[in-house]
Amino acid sequence: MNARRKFRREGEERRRQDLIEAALDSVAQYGLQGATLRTIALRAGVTAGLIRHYFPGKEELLQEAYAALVGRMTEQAKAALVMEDATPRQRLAAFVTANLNAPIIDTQVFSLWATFLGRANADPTLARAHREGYLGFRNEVEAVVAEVLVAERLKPDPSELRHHAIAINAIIDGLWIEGCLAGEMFSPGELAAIGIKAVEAELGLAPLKHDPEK
Amino acid sequence: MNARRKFRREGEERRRQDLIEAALDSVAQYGLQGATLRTIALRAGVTAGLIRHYFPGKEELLQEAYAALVGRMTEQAKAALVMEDATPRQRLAAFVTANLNAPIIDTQVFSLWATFLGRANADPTLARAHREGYLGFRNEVEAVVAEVLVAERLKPDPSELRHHAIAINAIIDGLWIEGCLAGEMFSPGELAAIGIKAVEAELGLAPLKHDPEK
DNA sequence: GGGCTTGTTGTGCAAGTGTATAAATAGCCT
DNA sequence: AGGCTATTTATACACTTGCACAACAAGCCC
Repeated sequence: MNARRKFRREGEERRRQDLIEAALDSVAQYGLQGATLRTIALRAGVTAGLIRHYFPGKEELLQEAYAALVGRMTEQAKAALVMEDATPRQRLAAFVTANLNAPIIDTQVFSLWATFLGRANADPTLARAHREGYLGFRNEVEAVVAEVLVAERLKPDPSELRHHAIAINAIIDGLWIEGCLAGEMFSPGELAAIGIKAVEAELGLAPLKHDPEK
Repeated sequence: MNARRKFRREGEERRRQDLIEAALDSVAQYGLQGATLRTIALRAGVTAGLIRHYFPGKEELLQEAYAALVGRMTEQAKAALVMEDATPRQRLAAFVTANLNAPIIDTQVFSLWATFLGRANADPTLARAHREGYLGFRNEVEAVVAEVLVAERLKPDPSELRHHAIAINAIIDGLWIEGCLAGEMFSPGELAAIGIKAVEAELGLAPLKHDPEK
């Protein structure tokens, strides 16, 4: 009796991915302190020792996990921008809407985001991962804003453009946080509506009377 | 030899305050996992056992610490609103400026904010503490916005007022985060300038040509 | 100043932590 | 089929953690 546990050999990439996913789940649920190697391994369906076969240590696993999270977040956000046959203004509105609804508004993702950022001061690796994600997002915003202003026959001065991007990024971030933390305080679509109005006001666009669709 | 350590008996309120302060420092520096009873006690200048004399356990200490942090943050923000002989619009601008400069822009406070908020999903006590602070802040914003709109001869509809408050709160929060995380990317006063312009655009106020002072 | 209360220290402990390493076995190669 | 290799398990270990508790002494009261 006391038979040794059966196991399957997974491909290296697959195992790493599973371990990272299990690490993110554990951190979201139990926090950085509760996300122990044993907890993570249990969720990944392996034993704790295996983790050290793929990662030098716990810290490196968590760093890679955070990088994966940031990558996924920015990727999702950018995906909302690929729209053909849409005016720049429509794309901007769709971008804001996408960022203020599921799946980007998500309590688990928010927990992860906050938990890791809380360590950014002390861990330069986390700080850099965040910085890159943030700048990528902001540049994306700036590009769309430039298109919108050009389409509206407004001349975009570079410094002004930067300020617009910073402000709009702040609006989206701020509303995203409120939505993640207190989603039930807002009716469906309310945050997106607030966000679009705020963004258009920031850019000095005259409000449209009615949404063309419907 | 091996003499027992000398100590002073502090008043109960003072000790509790010191322990809470030490807990916040420890969390900011080492995170929730690194903020051990021994670390906290060391920073407070006492031994670990004493903590259990003032708090039922570590968790309760940290909850009280977070409540204290939230209280301090909202208190500082509200303090920026007490200005006599100022127009509502000036008060609003001063409010935005105060929230986007030191001491409210502060990397340590941000670390604490993020660290605790990351646990809000799993810990209802933390969630409630945040909710109260957030709503207090937003109501403060809403009150000032109402004054501004009245002074500007605009009729504030309650629903519109709420949306303005939500948006402005998001603007301030978003810029606050950017300032805390990447303060060196912005020139002094830049965030405040961006914030004031964004807020005034949200409210549909015509920009002022020059600041009256100076 | 001598007791009494209680704030404070110091030690101990069981549970849990990350890491190291030996033993086992799954699955490929020939 | 049978060996080889590297993935995976399992165990051990030194250390830290939160918490419990007994000893102690600071400072008030009379």
